[in-house]
Amino acid sequence: METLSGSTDGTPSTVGPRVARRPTMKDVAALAGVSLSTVSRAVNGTAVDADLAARVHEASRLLGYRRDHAASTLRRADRHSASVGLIFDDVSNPFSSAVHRGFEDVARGRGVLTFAGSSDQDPEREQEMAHALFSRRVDGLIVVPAGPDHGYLRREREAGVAIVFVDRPPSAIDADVVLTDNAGGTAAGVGHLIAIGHRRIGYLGDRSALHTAMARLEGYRAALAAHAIAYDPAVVRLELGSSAASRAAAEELLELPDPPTALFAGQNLVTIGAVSALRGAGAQHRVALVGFDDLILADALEPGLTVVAQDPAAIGRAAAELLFSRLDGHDGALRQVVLPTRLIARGPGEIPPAGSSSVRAA
Amino acid sequence: METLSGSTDGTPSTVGPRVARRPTMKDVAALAGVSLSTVSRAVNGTAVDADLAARVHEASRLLGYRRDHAASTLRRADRHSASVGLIFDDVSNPFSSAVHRGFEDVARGRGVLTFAGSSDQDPEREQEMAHALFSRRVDGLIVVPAGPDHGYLRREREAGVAIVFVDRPPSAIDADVVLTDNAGGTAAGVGHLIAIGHRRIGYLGDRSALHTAMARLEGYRAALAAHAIAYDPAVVRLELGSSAASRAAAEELLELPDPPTALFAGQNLVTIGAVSALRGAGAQHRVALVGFDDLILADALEPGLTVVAQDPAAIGRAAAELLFSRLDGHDGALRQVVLPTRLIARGPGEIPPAGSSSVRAA
DNA sequence: CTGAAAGCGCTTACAG
DNA sequence: CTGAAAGCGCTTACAG
Repeated sequence: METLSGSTDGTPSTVGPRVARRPTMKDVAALAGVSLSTVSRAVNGTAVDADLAARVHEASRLLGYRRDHAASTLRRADRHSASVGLIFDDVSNPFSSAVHRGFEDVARGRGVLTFAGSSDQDPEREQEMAHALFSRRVDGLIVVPAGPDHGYLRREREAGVAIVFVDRPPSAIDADVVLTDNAGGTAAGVGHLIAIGHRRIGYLGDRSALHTAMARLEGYRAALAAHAIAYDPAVVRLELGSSAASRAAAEELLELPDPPTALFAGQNLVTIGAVSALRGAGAQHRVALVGFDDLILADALEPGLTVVAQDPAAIGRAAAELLFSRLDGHDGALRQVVLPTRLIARGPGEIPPAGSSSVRAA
Repeated sequence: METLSGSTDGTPSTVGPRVARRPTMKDVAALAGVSLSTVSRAVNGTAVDADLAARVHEASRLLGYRRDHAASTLRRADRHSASVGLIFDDVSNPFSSAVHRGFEDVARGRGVLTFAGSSDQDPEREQEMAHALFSRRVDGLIVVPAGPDHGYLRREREAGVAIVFVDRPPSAIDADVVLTDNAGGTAAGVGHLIAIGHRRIGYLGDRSALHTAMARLEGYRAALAAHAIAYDPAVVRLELGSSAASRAAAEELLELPDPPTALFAGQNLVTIGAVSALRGAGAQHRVALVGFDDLILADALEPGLTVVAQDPAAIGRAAAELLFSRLDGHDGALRQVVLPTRLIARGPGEIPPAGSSSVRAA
């Protein structure tokens, strides 16, 4: 290796000069004694004489040559940048990061790199991010949509960008989408509580502006209706945007003259609030709880926490499949993938209503 | 808006033709009746006659023009792509995704977009990702290093890429780095157990190839030494790479003829294994437990789980500051930022050793 | 301030 | 198979 900075040990103690120019194909061509075209062909694996190819690769190695992917994209016919953008509510929430990983596992096989960012559920910020990504000419975009109008994406899609929505359907635009069976999952969770004897089941829900929150509430109502249990708004609390709000709501329900014997929590943070309300009231062994979304340590609680689990990594993989199939030229009708949930019974769902005895088949 | 596909409602029911060419500066120039240079200047906010600028922006709006950032980078003097790459062990682990978010919060203010990917602690895969990122000409790279040699990054750094290591120091290259005070944090956690009377404290550790694991073990030994407690390898288990392995190791310790009265778990998954071992043995109210890294629901356990918490978002922000200061031209000596931990006492650390009574100052 | 021209690093018809 | 030339979308000296 050549020593660029004049030091002999190769380990300069400061960061060193920032001037070193990156070698280009032209440099490789000069060193290998061939034309630029030949270097390009050798690098891209097109038919080239074996001798010349060897000289190119040797020169390339010697110089530490790395092809500039952006320049290549600019000139190439297919125009693919081999990068995709992911827009989440928040990259740091467990759902997002698991979707991200699922996506990455598929993308990696294609040499596609992944941008990821957070909209914080702010439509303006989502749009800003999308435009920044389009400026970088991403081949596709995965969006957990915030806001009421995604028509602004239409133009880019017409320019060939593959767009897939995840977790919530888009509005004002048709596109491929991957969803969880929110209504079905919730109905299964609530049905589980009904099966062990509960008739008065409280519901704690997320912000009703969210599609998922509404679908889950529907599942709750459907499960009640299927068992001829009347829907009672008195035990339903919505718009719980934080675990603190959820905790307060759960406490209210427990203090009702006719309190629920079981609770269904419609989301992660809501579940955490409910757990802490039950513990605060010393009611965790008396009032059953089932939550939507699994949590770390859920099985270490006493009693264990029964949940309706999604598979976010599978969502990410499914979104990737839809996206890449479009990039591969699939031009069929719009597709909607709905992934099933899984009920993980860990105990509290098993708490029967007070006064009942061994109710198995209600 | 012009209807490109011939439908009149603007909402085609299929994805539609993928042929629409994206408008370029040339198109904008033609529509505005000015030269390409003027469009470029107007778009970039350089001095341009107000009238012409207005015409350019109007034409730009009409066409839905979006500057091609890659083409711009290619020609610009500074060569900045306004994108940075993050390489984690796994984007989906909570530590990584919180670092990611912290980084994003700083990067966003600069209009910088973030690639993120997983190495799975495989050095080859890390290097592959790094090269893919360099091909996209990222301005900087944040790496949670896997593997024993990061000399391969030197060349890119000499070409001007800012590189910052996170969580673990790099080997075979000097670079800016952000670490957590692993030894100090562990010593504080173990010291907490000693302060409430424990003398026989078991240690459950991650794979010793990891720098963090070794630093934490050192902290454990230092805390023991500071209180003249002999280090007993019989109650130390290392190489616990999963919660299952940790659970098994904790069970072994509990079955020792002279079992520990308290455990320190050196990492997330290790803590989860320890929690489940204690519960399995019905020992959770008898044997104290402190873990490194906070966990969701840790305060909902019975008893609550005391932890030594890191601040991964702060790590991400600190890494971003280091990285951007280099890009801004800072050319000083290498910097190492060590972030403090925080002891969150929630109960189990408070369990005194059996037979002792109200030991406050041991 | 404005425009014509050169050129960033690459790919790809086009002749040989 | 090989090379000279044109050009992807943009920025930036260079003259005016």
